[in-house]
Amino acid sequence: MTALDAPRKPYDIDSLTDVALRVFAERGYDGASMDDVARAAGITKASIYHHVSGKEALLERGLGRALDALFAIIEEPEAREGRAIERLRHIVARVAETTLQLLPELTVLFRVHGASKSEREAVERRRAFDRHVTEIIAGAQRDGDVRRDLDPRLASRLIFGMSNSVVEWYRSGTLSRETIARAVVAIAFEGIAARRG
Amino acid sequence: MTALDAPRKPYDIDSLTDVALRVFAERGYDGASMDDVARAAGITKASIYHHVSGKEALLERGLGRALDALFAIIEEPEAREGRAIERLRHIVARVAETTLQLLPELTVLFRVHGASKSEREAVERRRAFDRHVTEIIAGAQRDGDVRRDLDPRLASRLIFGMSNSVVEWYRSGTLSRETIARAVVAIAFEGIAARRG
DNA sequence: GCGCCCCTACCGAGCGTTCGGGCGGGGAAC
DNA sequence: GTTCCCCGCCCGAACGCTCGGTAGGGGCGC
Repeated sequence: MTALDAPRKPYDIDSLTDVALRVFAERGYDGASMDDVARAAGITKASIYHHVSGKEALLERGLGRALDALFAIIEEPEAREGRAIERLRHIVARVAETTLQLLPELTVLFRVHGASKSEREAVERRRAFDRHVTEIIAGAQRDGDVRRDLDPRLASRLIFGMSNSVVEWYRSGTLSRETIARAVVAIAFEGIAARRG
Repeated sequence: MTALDAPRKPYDIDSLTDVALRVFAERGYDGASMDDVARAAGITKASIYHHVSGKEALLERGLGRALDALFAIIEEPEAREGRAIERLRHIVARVAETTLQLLPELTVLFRVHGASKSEREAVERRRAFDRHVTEIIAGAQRDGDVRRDLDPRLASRLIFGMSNSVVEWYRSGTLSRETIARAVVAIAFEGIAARRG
């Protein structure tokens, strides 16, 4: 054990992916260089290639993490059983929580636009997630629990647009994750207006 | 008049900014090359430099357009006079409309993260806009028109996060701008849940 | 002393930008 | 009306630099 200063990082694929995602989230994937990642990891650029095949592999692993986390949510029992509006409430809350918990991963995912092959696959998986939620909203609308003047697809996009936007400003501190997730659900379902009576 | 085929583009700073913003919005500022812009304009890369000083100047002009449009909104009479909640309603609706109208400009603005000097200035102006709206929300809360369990700053960020997210998926077609702007306001103030009674 | 892990040094490609020149039309000179 | 030149506009080519990625050597632990 070199007990001096170096914490002696493990430097495996996963820990390098952690570092890379933080850098990608901060500088943007295109704007971040492998040297940036290397410096953040306390290692040389060439050494990264001993562990991963390249820059895009780091992105791909990050996108996979993010999407796996999202799809895990819609597999949860509370997202599969019960009234549509309650399933929706659960999903929205859990997506917001997960976004705050896996902030770098989801920051990168939400900014991807299909430039490369792995990006295009990620966009496709996101669309599948979106379709699933849109279906639930349509169901809740049929139940009479969601106002009928809203297009389900539009509502889905706006709600997750609101939820996803936390990656643009959240920095751990002042507001707790719970507070934010609760606010997302509150606005999405009841809005900011004070209830009358 | 060369009535043949060439539409004989004007190729001034503004028209090149138009083209550049569309390219930046599609590929991302970092991901877009000056060759991409040149090709989209039907001109050579070198020729662009006859009209503008460089890539960042194109970005700066685009960010200026976007921010000017946003600040023009809070100068409108409906945003300055009357009950806070009604001023807020007006601003949210107008921001959504403006976003859809100046889509490339605001797409680029919403993705900027302060990498260069002009980006940092744009971020600062956005923050000023946000502070202004946050103040209005706080006022509406004091009036009893906004529920008290929401932090005004958080509410402001989430509402505009929802509104701004349209740049990620809107393509002129199926849904009209009015429909979208109305949905943004509807969800922000009343939420998607059906009213009881 | 063998193998894993990281280093220094380097490569070709692509970037934003610059340079010098060519082309073409409009106005002045005659 | 013809000639000539100037100047705005655009191009091909190349510069310096940084990028993602590679080659090969060295050192440390087992």
